[in-house]
Amino acid sequence: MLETSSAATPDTAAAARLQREPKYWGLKRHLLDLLSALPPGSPIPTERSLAAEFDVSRTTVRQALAELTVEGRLLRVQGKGTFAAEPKVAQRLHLSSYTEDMRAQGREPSSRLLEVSELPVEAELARLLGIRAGAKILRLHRLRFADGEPMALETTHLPLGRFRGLRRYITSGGSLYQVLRERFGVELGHAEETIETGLAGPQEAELLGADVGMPMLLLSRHSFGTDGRPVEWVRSVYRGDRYKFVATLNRPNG
Amino acid sequence: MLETSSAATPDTAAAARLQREPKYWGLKRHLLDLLSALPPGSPIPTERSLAAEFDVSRTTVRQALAELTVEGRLLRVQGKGTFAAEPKVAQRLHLSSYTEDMRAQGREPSSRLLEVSELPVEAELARLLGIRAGAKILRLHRLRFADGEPMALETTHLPLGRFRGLRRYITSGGSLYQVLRERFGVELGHAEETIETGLAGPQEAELLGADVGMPMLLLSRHSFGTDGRPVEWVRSVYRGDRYKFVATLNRPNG
DNA sequence: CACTACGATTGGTCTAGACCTACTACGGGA
DNA sequence: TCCCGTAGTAGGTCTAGACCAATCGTAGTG
Repeated sequence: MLETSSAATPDTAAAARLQREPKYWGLKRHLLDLLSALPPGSPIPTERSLAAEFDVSRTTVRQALAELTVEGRLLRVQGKGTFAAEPKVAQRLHLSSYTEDMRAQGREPSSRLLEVSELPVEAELARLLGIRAGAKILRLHRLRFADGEPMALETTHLPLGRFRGLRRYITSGGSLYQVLRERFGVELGHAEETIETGLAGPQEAELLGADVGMPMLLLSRHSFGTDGRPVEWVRSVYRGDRYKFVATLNRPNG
Repeated sequence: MLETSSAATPDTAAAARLQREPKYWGLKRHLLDLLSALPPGSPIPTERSLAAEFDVSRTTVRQALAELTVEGRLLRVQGKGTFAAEPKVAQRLHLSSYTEDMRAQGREPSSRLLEVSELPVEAELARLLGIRAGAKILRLHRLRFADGEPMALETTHLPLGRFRGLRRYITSGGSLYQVLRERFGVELGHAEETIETGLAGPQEAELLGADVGMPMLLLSRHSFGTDGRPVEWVRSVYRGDRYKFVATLNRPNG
């Protein structure tokens, strides 16, 4: 059926790259394309017809469909069919970075550094960061994307006293947590997060491609190192129509 | 191999019930047992050896392993093996409960039972509760207060098949979880919660003393027993202007 | 007209293989 | 000693079927 060893084609490298891609990836891409043009609830082709159309086995189709279902893009109902799901992004409530989070969900993360500034800290934030009022902090404004779509606006505050020279290592696409770990030996211990609602202001709406007054999810994160000292205080604004936060708990609460 | 039509055995019903359970469920249960006694990082048997041991195909083994991986219980590394996952941060996450939260803020929590009804379940909810569509469920509507002020509207769904007579034990101020534990021997294991935004509809606005269209926080809780079977699915609507969720996270682990 | 029975169609489970790719350990050569 | 190839073994992808279970429309029956 498919030759796997005959290297007769001229664009061997390209061919190899393509061959290395599992068939169900291509199927997933095709389905994602389809989904992007489909309103939620629309039925998508049946497993058997997809298998026939792409000339693959039903098992392979099911692998693509299973992953899309886990990712929250599809809703499957036995006896009825498979349907486009409400397109909400789920983010685990944990301490891994945005970058790691998105990758884990099979989405391509990126971020744009909007602003880096060093400025004196104000009273409340000084308390949160465990430094004296007026000490310098580094403030980062970042816009977070998933698959190229703007998802969140993030403002991070770090005490500069502990992280001298940090500004030099800040890159537009890089992981802040990785820099802290590798350059400053800081491992994150615990954090306290709060989640609340808010409405988009003109600035958030503009940057996130939303409308003013649209509901937003506001996430605050106060992170501490393994030594218990404060490391950062972050305020993030997520599009309320695209995000939901997911938490897995040991025990439910009463 | 397996008879599917000969109804000669006396315990036909029991046999039918057992036959209805997919093989990979049993495999999952076995692996969960195994995992509960295994420190994180421990290797578990290979796919091929599990397939041989349980006399199933490797595909069936892989289905069990895939689900456990999605659920964060396993870590799979090609060429190395499959291992008990580090307890995920999300699994150690503790969202403070309504009661705890209110007490911590020096406010007095209370709740009012608005409605108790038994009704047939619809498709999606049936899936979540692990029962067949059309089976009966018990639905509870409760209004939660803090210092007498309405804060949240909570709708709980439970499968009646497992909890026959549950309705009799429901009291306005009592703890549902206590009833489940003492009358039905059900201990709650884990739960998955999601938090997202929404807008108040007429009914929510009326009950919560808010205006239609006001931003709300929507909390869904999907709780499972220690045996892994679904116990309840709860949808709560919190006033976005008066409530925020607090989560304490312990230890990162990308 | 209401109900039931059935069949078509859908996704769900499962088999018994095949081959590919990634990791590891071991052994041989420079 | 160090490097590298290679074989064994792990999980990853894939096939071409089979039968089961849920759904729904429709035809037949009371």
